[in-house]
Amino acid sequence: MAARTGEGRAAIVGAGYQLISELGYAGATTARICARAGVSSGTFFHYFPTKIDLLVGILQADSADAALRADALADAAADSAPTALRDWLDALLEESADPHLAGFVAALGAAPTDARVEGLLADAASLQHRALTAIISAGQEQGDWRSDLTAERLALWVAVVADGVLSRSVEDPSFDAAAAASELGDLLARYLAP
Amino acid sequence: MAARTGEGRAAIVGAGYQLISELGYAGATTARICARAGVSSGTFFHYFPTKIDLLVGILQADSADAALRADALADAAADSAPTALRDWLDALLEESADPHLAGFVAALGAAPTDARVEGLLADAASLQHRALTAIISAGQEQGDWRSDLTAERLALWVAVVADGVLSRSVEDPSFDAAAAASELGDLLARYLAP
Amino acid sequence: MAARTGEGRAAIVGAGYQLISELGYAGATTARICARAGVSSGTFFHYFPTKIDLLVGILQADSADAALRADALADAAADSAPTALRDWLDALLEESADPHLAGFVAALGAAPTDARVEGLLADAASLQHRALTAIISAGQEQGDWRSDLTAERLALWVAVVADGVLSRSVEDPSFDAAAAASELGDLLARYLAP
Amino acid sequence: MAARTGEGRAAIVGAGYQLISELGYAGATTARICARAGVSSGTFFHYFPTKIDLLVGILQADSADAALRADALADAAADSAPTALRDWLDALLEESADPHLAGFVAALGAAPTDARVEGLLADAASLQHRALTAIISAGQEQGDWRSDLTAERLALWVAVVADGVLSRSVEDPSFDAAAAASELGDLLARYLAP
DNA sequence: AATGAATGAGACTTCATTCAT
DNA sequence: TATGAATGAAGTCTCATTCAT
Repeated sequence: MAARTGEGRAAIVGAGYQLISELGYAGATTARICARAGVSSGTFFHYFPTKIDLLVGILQADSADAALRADALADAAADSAPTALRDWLDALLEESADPHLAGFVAALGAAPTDARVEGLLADAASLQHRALTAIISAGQEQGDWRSDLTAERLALWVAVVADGVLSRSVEDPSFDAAAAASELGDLLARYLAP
Repeated sequence: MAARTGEGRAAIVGAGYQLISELGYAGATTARICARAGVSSGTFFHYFPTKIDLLVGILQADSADAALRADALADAAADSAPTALRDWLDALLEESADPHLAGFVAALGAAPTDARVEGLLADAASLQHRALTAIISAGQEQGDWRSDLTAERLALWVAVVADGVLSRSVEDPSFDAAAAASELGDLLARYLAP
Repeated sequence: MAARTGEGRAAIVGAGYQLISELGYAGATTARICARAGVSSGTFFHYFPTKIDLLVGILQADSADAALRADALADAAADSAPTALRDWLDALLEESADPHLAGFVAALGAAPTDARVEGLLADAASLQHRALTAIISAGQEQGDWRSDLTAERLALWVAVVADGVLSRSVEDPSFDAAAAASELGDLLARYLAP
Repeated sequence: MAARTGEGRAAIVGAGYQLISELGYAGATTARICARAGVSSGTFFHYFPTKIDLLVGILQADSADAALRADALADAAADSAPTALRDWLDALLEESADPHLAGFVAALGAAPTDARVEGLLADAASLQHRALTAIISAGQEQGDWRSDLTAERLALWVAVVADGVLSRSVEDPSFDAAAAASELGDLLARYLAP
C-alpha cells in the first residue's frame, strides 16, 4: 500500500500471482517465485513468514481494487441499471480473457485451507454479491427488470452464470469470451426481463 | 486384506477419489491414499506406476458410467425434450450436492498437466455437449424451444450455467442446490423459451 | 546341468546373464529378468531364493565350460607351448569381442560382496592361473621361453595383460581386439623370449 | 557444522569418493554419504541436484590434478624418457595400492550412463594417452626405444598393461603392486626395447 | 533489508521378496 | 512347478523454512 516500502515485496507479490496462476499453488514453489522476483529466499521469508502469507498478500492487494470497481458500478446503477450491468459484464469478459486471472482463480480451489484466505475470498464474494444486488435492485425500481424474485436471488443467479463463464474460460480454450458477449447479454436479458 | 484379485485396485481408486476431492491432488499423498485404502505402498505402485496414473484410473472408471447416463438421456429426449432436460438438471443438482464430486472437479484444475487426463476430460466435456445438443435439438423440433440460435450454441450456454452451479456448490457452502431447483429451472426455461 | 530340469531355470540364467552384462547387477532388476525370461516373479524365486543366487547360478553354469577349456589347453601345451598360448590368446580376443562377456565381467566388480561369488571368482582365477602356468612351464621345458622367472610369475603377468585387454575392450569402444591380435602376440613374445 | 562456504560441498565430495569406492555407486546411498560428510540431505541436494551430479563433481575435482601430473611428466620426458616412464610407473603403482582409487575406478564401470561422466572419463583417458605418447615419442627420438611401431601404438599397449595392473589390484588382494615394481619395469623394458 | 547455505520432514517411487492359489 | 498380487524397507529427491552474516 505504501509505495516505498519494499520494492522486493511488490516483486514477490507480482511473481507469486503469475506463477500461481500458471502452475497452481503447489507448483509455484517459493524457489521459483524468488527466482522470478529476482530475490533471495531470505527476502521472501522476510516479507512473508509462510508461503500462504503470500497468498493472503496477493488477495489483499486485489481487494482494494475490487472495492473501487464496486463503488463505480453502484454509481453507474443510479443512472441506468442496464448500463451498469453491461459494464459489469464487460469487466467479467475482460477478466475471463486474462489468462492469469482465470488461472489464479482456478488455483485457489486447490490451495490449502486457511482462515484468512477464506475470509478474503468470502469478502470478495460478498462484495460482488452486494454490487450485483444493488444494480439489480436499481433496475427493478426503474422498472427495467422483473420483480417476482428479490434482487438478492436474481443477483445470486447472475453470479452463478458469471462463475460458469469464468470456469469455462479456464477449462475450454476454444471458448472465446469476447465473441460470446452478445449471447451472454441475451441470456441475462431474458433472465431479468419482467 | 484384499480377498480377491482387483479388490486392492478398486479400494485404491475409491480412496484416491475421496482424498483428492477432500485435499486436492497435491494434498492427497500416496501414503494417505494407501492408508485409507488399507493397502501398502507397494500395492499402490503395483497397479498405478505413477500417482497420475491413479487419476487416469479414476477418470476412466467414471467414463463408462457417464456414457450410459448420456445414452439414457438421449432416449428420454426422443419422447419429450423438456422431461429429458429436467432429468439432466436433476442429475446435475444431485452431483453438485455430493461433496466429493464437486471437490474432485475443483481439484482437477490443479492437477499436473497430463495428456491422458486432458484427453479424458475433453472426452467427458464433448460427451456432455453432445448429449445436451441432442436434447435441445429434439426440443426445437418438437417446437418447445427457440430456434433463433443453433442447438449447439444453446447447449454451450446451458453447460456454462451448469459449470456455474457446480463451482458455486464448491465455493459457497450456503448455496443449497436442491432448494434452488425451481429457480434454476426457471432460468433455463426463460433462456430456451421460443 | 540336467537338461530336463527347468526350462524356466535356464531361461532365467540366460536372461540374467544378458541383462547383468547390459545394465550391471543393480540395473538388472528381478522384474526385468523375469520379463526377458518370459517367467513370473514367483518362478524366479522358486529357483533362486535370492537375487544373488542367480549370480551364483550364472557363474556355476560357466565354470564347467571353463574347466573343459583349461583341460584342452593343457593337452595342447604338451605338444607345443607356443601353439597353446596362441590358442589361449585367440580365446581371450574372442571373449573380449563379445559384448556380453566383457560387460558381465565389468558388472561383477560392482556386485555385492558374497562368499560364494567370491569363491567362484577365485576358482576361475586360479583355474586360469594354473592353465597359464602349465602352458608356460611346458614352454620353458621345451626351451622356447625364458627361465629367469618362475612359470608362476610369468603366468601372473600374462594374466595381468589379459585383464588389461578385457577392461580396455569394455571402456574403449574404439579398441579393436581382433585387429590387435598381432601386436598383442608381439608383446607376449617379447615378454617370454629367453 | 560447516564453518565456511563450500566446506559442506568439499565434505560431500570427499565422502562420496570414499563410499563409492568402498560400496560401489549403487551401494553408496545419498543417506550414507550425507552421514559420513556430516551434512543433511538438504545440503547434499543443494550442491548436487542429482546423485550423478556428485559423480561428475568428483571426477571434475580430480581432473585438474591429473592435468598437472601430466604436465610434470611431459617436462621430465624432455630430459630423460626412461626416467619419466619410471615416474609414471611409480605413480601407477602408488595409485593401485590406494584402495580407494582402485575401488573407485572399478565402481565407475557400474555407474549409470551419463554424458558428462563419459565425457570426463574420455578426457582422462585421452590425457593419459597423450602423456604416454609424449614420453614414448621422446624415448624414441633419444634412441632409447624401438621405432618399428608408432609411439601411439606403443602407448596404447603400455596403457593396456596399466589397466591390467589396476584391475588385478582390485580383484586379487594377494597381488602386491609395490613388490611387483621391478617385474613390471622388466615387462615394459622388454616391450619397448629396440 | 538482504543474502543464501543449511536443514529435515516427507513426497514419490523402486525393488527384492513372500505367499495363497 | 508356476503364478502374480501384495508387501514394506529403503532410495532419491523436493521444498518450505531457519539463521548466521
